Amino acid sequence: MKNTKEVIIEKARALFNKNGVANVSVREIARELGISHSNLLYYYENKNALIASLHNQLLKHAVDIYQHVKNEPPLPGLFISTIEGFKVLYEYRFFMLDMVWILRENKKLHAEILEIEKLRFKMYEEKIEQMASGEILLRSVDRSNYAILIDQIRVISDAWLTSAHIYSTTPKATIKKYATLLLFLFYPYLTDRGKQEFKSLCMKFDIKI
Amino acid sequence: MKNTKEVIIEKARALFNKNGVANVSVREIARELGISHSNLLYYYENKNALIASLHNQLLKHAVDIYQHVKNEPPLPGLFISTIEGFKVLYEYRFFMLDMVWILRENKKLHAEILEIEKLRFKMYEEKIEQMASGEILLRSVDRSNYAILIDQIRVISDAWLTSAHIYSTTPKATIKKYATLLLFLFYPYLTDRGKQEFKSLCMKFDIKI
DNA sequence: CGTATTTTAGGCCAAATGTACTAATTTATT
DNA sequence: AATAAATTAGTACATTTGGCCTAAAATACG
Repeated sequence: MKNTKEVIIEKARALFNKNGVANVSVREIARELGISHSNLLYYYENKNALIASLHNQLLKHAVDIYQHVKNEPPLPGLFISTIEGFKVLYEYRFFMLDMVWILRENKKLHAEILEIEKLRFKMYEEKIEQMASGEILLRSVDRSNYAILIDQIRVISDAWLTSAHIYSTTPKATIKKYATLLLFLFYPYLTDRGKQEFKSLCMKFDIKI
Repeated sequence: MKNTKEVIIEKARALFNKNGVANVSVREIARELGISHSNLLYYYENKNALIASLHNQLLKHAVDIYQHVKNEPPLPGLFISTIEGFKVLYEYRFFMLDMVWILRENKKLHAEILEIEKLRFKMYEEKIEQMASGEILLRSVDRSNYAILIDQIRVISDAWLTSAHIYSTTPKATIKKYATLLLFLFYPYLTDRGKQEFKSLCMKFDIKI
């Protein structure tokens, strides 16, 4: 039997994902759990507190993935972190889908999100540098092109869920599809050796080319 | 002096963009205009009617752009339709930003949106075919890669506004930045001739490489 | 066992919203 | 000018929501 606080936050996540943050009230979450709204407010003072707590969870997941991948070689690391990252993000998809609502209601979170984005930007820069050193990524492309590549990555990883929401299929298929789209952003810039490794990783992760 | 119906729909668009669909009530729109909410309801029976009407406007703009570009050569056509399309989309950005809310509240619109996406998919396929014929796009890349390219395009054009919303700058800079990101998806697949034309078009549209 | 603390429930209030209905006012038409 | 139609305003109501306060119940602890 889980304690009330955990049950609340899980139900909140489920309802946010299902109905959108704007359409879920604190009272509704309580109603669904069969507890009083006062009880819920005892643990989380309002909806923003729930969102902030879920954001912390998400952050922890992200750090876990980062730690796990850190010592992998860059290209496999890219595959793993992308796929695993997308899985996690899917479980917290309301975040991306209701970004506008959340940012408007919670300025503090906005600052945090920007902080995280900066880190992510750095991480991708590192990975690209590693791959270039390892003759996996072409050196010939000038620095500015990789800036564009990184921005493309950012847009897709920020926003794939919005696009996915229009064409809803199964979670598994969705995650795979959009992870593939992101990974393939790199493909044109790979060396021949890089392309070969890329292809074998696709096989390994059951991605059709 | 514009008539009431037009004034209403313009104010609705402005407020939807500013505060998000979920946070704008019919009464608020009326209040902002200094008319009674009953008067507004006389023209649009509810919020969904406003949204549907705005969607029609957006569609008309899209068709206009398509018509305008139809007879252009493919690469300049790509530049124009992307940039102009992004400008229009920015004016109706609540649509993409509040997609989740809108789709949940309005099933009919969902079907329409899917219809439009299909058309867009076709249009890009045509453009790619034209460019390949004109030795602007590489033939060597197999068909499936272009499928991925098209999907990448779709994600970015569906969802760039979500990403842009996190890092808000000026509208002009935003539009340019994300249009650039989309256009550069093509770059790696261009022939040498294609790359040359691409670069000169970047000059023309004041896009830094 | 008795007391303090934590947890849960319930009620109350003010504000906002969608919806429906009626009345007033303006405009068009003959 | 008289009448019909279109437009605008006003009102009333049921619901929902967030926030606040108080009391009951459960649990921990000395």
